Amino acid sequence: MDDQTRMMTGLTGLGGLAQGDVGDPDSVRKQQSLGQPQQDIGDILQQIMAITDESLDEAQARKHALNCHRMKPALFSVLCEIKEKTVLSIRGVQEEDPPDPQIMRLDNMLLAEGVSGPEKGGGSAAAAAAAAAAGGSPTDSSIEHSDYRAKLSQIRQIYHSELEKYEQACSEFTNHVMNLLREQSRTRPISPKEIERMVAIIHRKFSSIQMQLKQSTCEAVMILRSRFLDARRKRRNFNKQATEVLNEYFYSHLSNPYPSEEAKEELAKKCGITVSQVSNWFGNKRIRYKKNIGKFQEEANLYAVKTAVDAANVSAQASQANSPATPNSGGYPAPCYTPDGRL
DNA sequence: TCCAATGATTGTGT
DNA sequence: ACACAATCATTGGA
Repeated sequence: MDDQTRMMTGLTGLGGLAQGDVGDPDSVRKQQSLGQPQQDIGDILQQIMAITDESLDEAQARKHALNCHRMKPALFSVLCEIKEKTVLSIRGVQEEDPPDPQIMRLDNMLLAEGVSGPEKGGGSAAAAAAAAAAGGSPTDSSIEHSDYRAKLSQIRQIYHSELEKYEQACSEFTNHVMNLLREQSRTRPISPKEIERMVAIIHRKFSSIQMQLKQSTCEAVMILRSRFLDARRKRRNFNKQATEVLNEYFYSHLSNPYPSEEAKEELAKKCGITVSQVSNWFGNKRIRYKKNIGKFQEEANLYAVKTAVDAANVSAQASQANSPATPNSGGYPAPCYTPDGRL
């Protein structure tokens, strides 16, 4: 108890420090320059240092006494301020963090795909878009639709449960650190601002983990989407009538099998396919025909006859004996029959 | 199950 | 932007 009273008397030397001066380093300096208070502070610091040499019980008692002293808050805030101006100001430069563009991008994508947004709606819209892009029949697309939605909701479920885990872990850890710092702030200078800063650092760390989760979720969605959007995976052969229409045009324009945009549109309408499908078909046909004319000979003859017959019918109706114009006068090699059916 | 046929995509050249 | 060539992925018949 002797020590304690000595300490108390030592601390009372700071009595001249008005409450309004708390935290003002200038006022502290003023006080220090007065001589007596400076010595008192030296005393206190000496005693604080001495705590480490004492037994645990003694130290505890002394710590308690220090904590209860009326000047403790003043000293505490001064120390905090000094610390703030030295160590923390260095780290404080990169404090102001703007929202990470990367994480914003991921958030937007997850929202657009219906993973992070409201339960239903977004996902089915994306599925509908995927189905429409794939150009499947209504029945097909509804099957694909539900399949897509099921898989998407699976991803969604995993994403949310993982996110919840992360958030829980983050808040648990934050609480733990905050409690620890609050506890420690009784014995060493830790300002609330510093605690705040520490929390921000923890949140940043956790958000980088969260970004990884978001990234892998995005990847999963992209893979899912590409599987549904890649038309090669759900290719349907055109129906017989459509192929016939396309072949008829191809062989009757063998000299120049390049339908104009209007012709393509008309063919597309006739065949019930898209213009780009018509373009694909002609692209494939030209190259395959050119590569192996022999293989297409029979088909070419067939359509040549067909065209000739049709033309003949038209001619007969018009009471004209002339055969139709021969279209293949260049470009792609003609079959062994002329389009009007003659050898 | 194999394999030719076929619709679609990708890369390149003009 | 379009055509070509190579290639992929699926279909459908043997």
